[in-house]
Amino acid sequence: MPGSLPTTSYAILGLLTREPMSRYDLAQVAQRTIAHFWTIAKSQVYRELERLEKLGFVHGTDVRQKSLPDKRVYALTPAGEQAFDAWLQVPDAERTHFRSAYLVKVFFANRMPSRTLIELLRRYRDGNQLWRQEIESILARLGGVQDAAYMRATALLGARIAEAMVVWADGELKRAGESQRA
Amino acid sequence: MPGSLPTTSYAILGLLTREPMSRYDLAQVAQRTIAHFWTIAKSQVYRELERLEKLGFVHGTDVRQKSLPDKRVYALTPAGEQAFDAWLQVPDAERTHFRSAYLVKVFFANRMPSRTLIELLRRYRDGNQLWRQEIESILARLGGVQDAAYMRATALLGARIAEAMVVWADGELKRAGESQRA
DNA sequence: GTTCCCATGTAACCCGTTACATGATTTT
DNA sequence: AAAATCATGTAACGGGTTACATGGGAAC
Repeated sequence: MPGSLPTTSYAILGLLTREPMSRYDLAQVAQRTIAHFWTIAKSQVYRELERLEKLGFVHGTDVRQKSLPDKRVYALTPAGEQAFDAWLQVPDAERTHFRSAYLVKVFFANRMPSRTLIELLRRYRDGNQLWRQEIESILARLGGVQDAAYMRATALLGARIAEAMVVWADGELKRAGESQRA
Repeated sequence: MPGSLPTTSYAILGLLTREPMSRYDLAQVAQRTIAHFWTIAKSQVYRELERLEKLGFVHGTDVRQKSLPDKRVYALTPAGEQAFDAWLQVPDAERTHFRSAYLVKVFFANRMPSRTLIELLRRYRDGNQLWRQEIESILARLGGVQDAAYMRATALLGARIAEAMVVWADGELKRAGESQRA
């Protein structure tokens, strides 16, 4: 497929389907919506929008403000909307990337004092438990909101994964505790 | 902490604690061992080893071969071993990064024909099911091997996560099927 | 006897992150 | 009045991936 872009570009186009936004706002919105499964750094928003504008997928206009710094507001063009929808139509996607430095340490845990391993697993469990609770509270807030069906779906997967990690860490903690006593 | 390196560097040091290896072999071994939670591209192995050699953590020797291309074999130095163990001692780690382009699509699924969503979810489920089965077979092969305890632990988490994703996708598929009929 | 794969390595691009910059509001 | 935060933006570094290169076996 010619001119295929990285996922981040489409994520930005997607957020712009709702309404035109300044780059600053876009970064904020991305943080509050998709960041749990697709983070976009502030400065990347700026670079991406430059590219997307060159491609004719978005159109930016400078907006002067009185007391706040001037800003540039971007709107989706018809071509951009079309590109986004075309991307949505294809039921393929980059494979999920899961990257955990914790697991690298666990993998080499035979060289690790068991105290350290236990502490590591605890932090892993607690961190993921916290994360899970955050997601659960988002889910609760989303409650029965009609429009939020798919946001809820993505949050749900986050919760499931966090839960799996907590369960795993608990299991390993139990095992580590036993082997320490032995 | 002075001179702290990215996780990839320590992963390489860790693999070298077992035995000296050529860079090519190192890349292969990384693929077969830690790639499920920490991928390292071939060419990165080369760059990393250069850095690690400058730091005195590894030592490379050129090895001439008869029919195969010459290679360079790297061994851990005492300083490298020490650096690795010091890293292992600290029960901290980079936060786990979870990144899914699938979820980006799901997030915007309201603009998607429900056929496409269903197809997307199916592929997601099937892909993860496959992945899970692969891990399960690894786990089976690892069976009761004594030394493999921590390799098994990391694989187990992979299986758990894959399972969570399958369960989630099934749930969403059911939901999507229902709302399509309605 | 071509064609493909293996073993080895290099080079370039691009994404992602972190640090820097700045004037105006709000907070303490 | 000083300090922190907000709203806006830029610059640079570095890790990760992909593409390129190459000669000898293996496979068909």
